[in-house]
Parts: sequence; structure tokens; C-alpha cells
Amino acid sequence: MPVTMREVALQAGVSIKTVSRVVNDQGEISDLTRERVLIAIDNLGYRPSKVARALVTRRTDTIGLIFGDIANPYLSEVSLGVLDTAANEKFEVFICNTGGIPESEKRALTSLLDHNIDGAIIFPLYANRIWIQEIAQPDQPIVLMNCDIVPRPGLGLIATEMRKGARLAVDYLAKKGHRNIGMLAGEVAPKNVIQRVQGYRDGLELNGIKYRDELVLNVGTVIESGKIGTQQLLAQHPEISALFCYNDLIAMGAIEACKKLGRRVPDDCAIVGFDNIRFSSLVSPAITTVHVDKYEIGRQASNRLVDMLRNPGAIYPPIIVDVELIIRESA
Amino acid sequence: MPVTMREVALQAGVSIKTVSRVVNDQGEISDLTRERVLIAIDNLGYRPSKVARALVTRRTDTIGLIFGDIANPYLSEVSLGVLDTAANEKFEVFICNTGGIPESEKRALTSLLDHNIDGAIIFPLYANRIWIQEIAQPDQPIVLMNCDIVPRPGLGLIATEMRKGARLAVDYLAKKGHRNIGMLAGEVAPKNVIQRVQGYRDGLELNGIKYRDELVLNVGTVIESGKIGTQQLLAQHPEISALFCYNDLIAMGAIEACKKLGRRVPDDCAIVGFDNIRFSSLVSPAITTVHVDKYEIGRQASNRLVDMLRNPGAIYPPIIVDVELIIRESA
DNA sequence: AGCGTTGTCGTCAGCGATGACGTTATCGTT
DNA sequence: AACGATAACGTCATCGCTGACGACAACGCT
Repeated sequence: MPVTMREVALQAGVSIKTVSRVVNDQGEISDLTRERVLIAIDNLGYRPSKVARALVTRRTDTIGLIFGDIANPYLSEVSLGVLDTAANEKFEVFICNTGGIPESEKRALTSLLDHNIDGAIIFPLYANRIWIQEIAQPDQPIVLMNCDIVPRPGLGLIATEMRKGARLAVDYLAKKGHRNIGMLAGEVAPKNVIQRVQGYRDGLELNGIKYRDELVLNVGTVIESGKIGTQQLLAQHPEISALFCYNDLIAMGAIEACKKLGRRVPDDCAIVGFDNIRFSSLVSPAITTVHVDKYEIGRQASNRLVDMLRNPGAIYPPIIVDVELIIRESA
Repeated sequence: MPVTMREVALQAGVSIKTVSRVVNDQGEISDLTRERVLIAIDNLGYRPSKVARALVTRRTDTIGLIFGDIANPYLSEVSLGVLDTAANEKFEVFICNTGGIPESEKRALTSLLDHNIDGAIIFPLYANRIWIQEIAQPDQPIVLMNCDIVPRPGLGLIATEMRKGARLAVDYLAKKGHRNIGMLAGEVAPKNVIQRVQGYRDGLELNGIKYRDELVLNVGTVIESGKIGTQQLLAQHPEISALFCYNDLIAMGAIEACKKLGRRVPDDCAIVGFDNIRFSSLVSPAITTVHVDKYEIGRQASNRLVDMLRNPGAIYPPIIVDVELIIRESA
């Protein structure tokens, strides 16, 4: 049903190949012929099929972006960085949301790749090198964010100083006199969670506080998880006077829970978040948190991917983005 | 470089067509042959090329979702509804972000369609029937959200009672005694803005208040726009005692601005938002707003698109989603 | 024995485009 | 006048896969 090159060629009275040349601006074409073809294209409303083209060129000028939760403002901001940069470089971006399901993370990459996208940026929850290599061809570069996989050709890395950030936060709480510091830690498996827990331990150790496993609770990563997690943790360990949260959403949930429990924040329970999403300065109390330059992470990831696309085979060192503690009202 | 059917066929000692039959589970195949093919597929790590398949079948089991701002929680929640429902129906979803650029809205749909996606859901800012028909073939169904285009085969509609919502909000403010009610109204052109302005006028009229054009300010749709818009509007019209905002993000900006200007909310300036995003109950003061069931909108849109896909040529009536005023602290 | 049926495959063309290479006319050069 | 270079096209095979159709053996039935 769609208009094909054949029809354009017919109407313009030239060969299909000539139409292709005009469309792709390649080879030598006389002005007259070009004009005729252009008119035919316009008349018929012809649009080249990217699918057919992709079949032979193996390029689509489209990249994929895969992450776990579109409703997470942290990821939105990262995405903004990716999108702006990609648009500048004339790449289309297709976004896939995995909903945090490991299975789905794999499916998303597969699907994108099977659609012949040129490369992908993944904010992995469960991705590991093994299955990425299984799915992606060496000439399909992948950039991983917040992940400690060793770089190799076709694999790019953008990491955040998450461990340091967690240490800064916990150290701050400890210096304020808190000795019983709980942590609401997101899921169990993902590397970014593990790193933040590591930083939490670093912070405790730095202040001579013994790490207690039972003060770390793995909940989800959304507001509700923070709410439920806080209720649970404070019920089991009322001695907790401060909470370090995996992210600001959890911190918001924690604040809600404290309000409900009659615990004043920060006096009865100090709360520190992570990411510094836009909303964390607006809630009450404003959240003390670890700032991450999310847009920059996206920008770097996108740039790196484009570099890899233009420069196949090259191997790039990881990019590491720094963090900073922002003190507000909640701790 | 990727493994093709040919290689699988070679290794299994059968024809390409037979491999195709196994992969697609069609036709009669003996168990023995199927087994051999399956083993070859597994050995070689073969994955069918969706591109090649799409070229001939014109189906990819993938739909597109197009909207303006991935960082807008309203859209995230709608997306969640779309994604869950589509996943249930075994459709992959590719999301495109237009950044609110009219040009880009067109490009996104074109790109998706040229990749042979089966259909698309658009949260249009500038889309109109003309160019949608120009771009989409009749057999590529499109569902439009919050848009007043007349339904026709291939075009589905999900609308929200936006005008009513705005009326409810403004009526509430007027009944509280406010006579100088300003509006921060997002962009100029989009239909959803126009409808909310209409509702704003309805609300005024209902209470015998004259509409004044200069009290309506077109700003952007993000927090910063609300901040700037409020400063500007209150500077020019200090008599304003209440602000109706196009969405909750703007309302948040308005609250920030009021704090900065030393205006107490709601005493010195009442503020009502729209959408009831999750964060609006968390900020301080909690935002009085018009509740919209965002997830449901996404769910309905996705369902409708799937229906249209399975039922080509049918014509569906628009779905209209109701709204509700939620009273909190800001007004 | 002859014939239709059914189960299992294979052949061939074509989806819409592009890359590699071939062809033709024209022109300048020695 | 003969020849190579160049501009401006055209031909053909191919990308990986599927639909339409055909082939052939085994089987049952009259």
C-alpha cells in the first residue's frame, strides 16, 4: 500500500536506482533528472522504507534506550540528556521500559536489535556482559550506565561515584551523632544497589559503627516502597534515628511514613536520599540528598555511543561522574 | 554477520522454508525435522530478523508511543498504563519523546512508521488529522489522547473531561470568594490547553466574573515555567488572589515563587493545579488539584489500539475519562 | 490396480531498497 | 582520427524472510 521507489521511478521516467541516488544524495545526477524525480516524489508522497534500507545497509540512524522505570524522575532526567545529544547528532531514539523485570530487560534489547537499531544505551538492572554479548553483535555498540563491567570493544561505560555518595551521606549522619542508621536499599541484585550499600558500610566504618545486617532492608525503588519499608524497619528497630535511602523516591515514602507514625523529621528520624531529583527540594521537609548530575550522565552516554558508532572497534575507558552531598532540611 | 536462516537450514539439512515453518510454528512438520531444526537454531544462536520479516509481512508486533516530555510525571503514569496493557497483549512498545517541538512530533511518527511498527499512540501537542493521514497509512491505526479530532477508521480517541475539570477548579476558587483569578496556561496552541482555558472561562462565567485576557499567561509546562510565570503575573497584577494552573508542575513552580515573594499559600494566594500527579500531595502546601486517572487513560488507549489492530476498518467512538476535584492545602 | 487424501517437505518470486559494476554519450587531447 | 576520462545513468544480485504453489511418498479405499 505505501508508495515505493518503483512507482516514483515510473512516474519520473527513470530507473529505480536513479531515484535511490536522488533520495540519498549520492552519485552524479543532472539537475533536470533530479528535478523530475523530486517532483514525482512529492506528487506521490513517497517516503523511503527504513526497513528495506536497513535490510541492506544495516544502519537505521536509530539508537535504543533501555531502563527500568519511566516514572522514576532520575531516569527521566538521564533520558533528557540522552535525547538532546542524540538529536543533535541526528539520531532517532527509541525508548524501552522494562518495568524492572529481568526477563524484559533482555527482551527489550533483543527487540531493539532485531529492529536493526545501530546501538543502545542501557541502564541495567540485571544485564551482565555474558548476555549482552550473546544478544549484541560486536558491531552493535552498547553503552552501560552505572555498571562495573570491564570495558571492551563494543561496550562503553558511564559510572557514578555511588559508593562515595553513600559514604558521604552516612558519614554526615554519623557526624551528627546518629549511631543507629538504617538503610532502605531498593532491590537486592542490581550493582547500583550493592555499591550504595558498600558506601553505607564505608560510612559506618569511618565512624567506628558496627554494620548490622538487619538494619538494611531491601524494598522496591518507588515512593510506596519507602513508605512500607520505613514502617517495617522502624517497627522492628525503634532505636533507629536516621535512615539512608537508596533514592529520593524512597526518602519521600520514608517521610510520609514518619508523618504517619508521628515521628518528626529530622528530629525524631533524620532522612537522607540519593539522586537529588527535582522534587526533593519541594517536599516538606526538603530532602537532604546526594546530588548526581543526571543530565550529564545521559549526555555522556549518548556521546560515547555516537563515538563508538563512528569509530568501530575502538576501546574506551569508563567515564566516571562525581557526586556531592546537598544538605537541606530532612537531615 | 548475524546468523541467518540459510545457515540454520544448512546445518539442519533442510530447506530455508522449513526453518521458517519451525520458527513460526506453522504448517506440518515432522517431530524429527522440527527437533533437528531447533537444535541447529540453538547451536548457532539464531534469531529471526524482524526487519526482514517486517518487509514481507508488514507486521512487527510493536507499537509506538509518542509524547512531549518524558520528565512530566503525568505522561509517565499514562505510559505505565500503556506499557502494562501492551505487554499483556504481547506487543513491544517503542517510546519517542518529542521535546514539545512540533517538527519533532511529525518526525517521531514518521520514523516509527518507517520502522514498520503496527500502530501508534500519540499524546499530541500539535498533531492534526491532516498530517496524521499524510503520514500514516489507513492500515496503521493511531490512537490520539486528549484531542478533539473526529473519529474515523484508523483513528482512535481517548479524551479527558478537561474543560469540566478546569471549570470545577475555578468554580471552587470563586465560591471561596476569589474574584481575581489568574491562570498559568502552558503553551498557546495545543488543544488541551485551549480546553482548560475554556473551562476556566466557564468557571468564571458561572460565578459572574468577567474574563480578563491579561490574567491568562501562556508559559511552558514545567516547574520553572510556573515559577517565572507567577512572578510575572503577580508583578503585573498584584490584585490576583488565586491562581489556576494548567498542571501540577506549574503549580509547584507557583508555590516556589510565592514563597520567594513572601506570599503565603493559600492565604495570600490560593493555588490549584491539574492532573494530580503523585508528588502534588507531598509538596508543601499539598496541592489542591483536579484528579485524572492517568494510568486508566493509558490502559484504554492501549486497549483501543490493540482492538483496532485486530479489527481493521472498524470505527470506534471516543472514550471519555472523567475527572474529580481533590481539595488539599493550597486552596 | 487406480485414485484421492494427507502429511512433509521444496521451489520460486518478491517485499523495498542499495552496492558493485556496466553502459552510453560527450568531450578534450595528442 | 583514435583514445581515455568523465558525467549520467541503467542492470543485476542481494539483504533475510515469507506466501503461494508444487512435488512426492505413504496410505486408505473402492
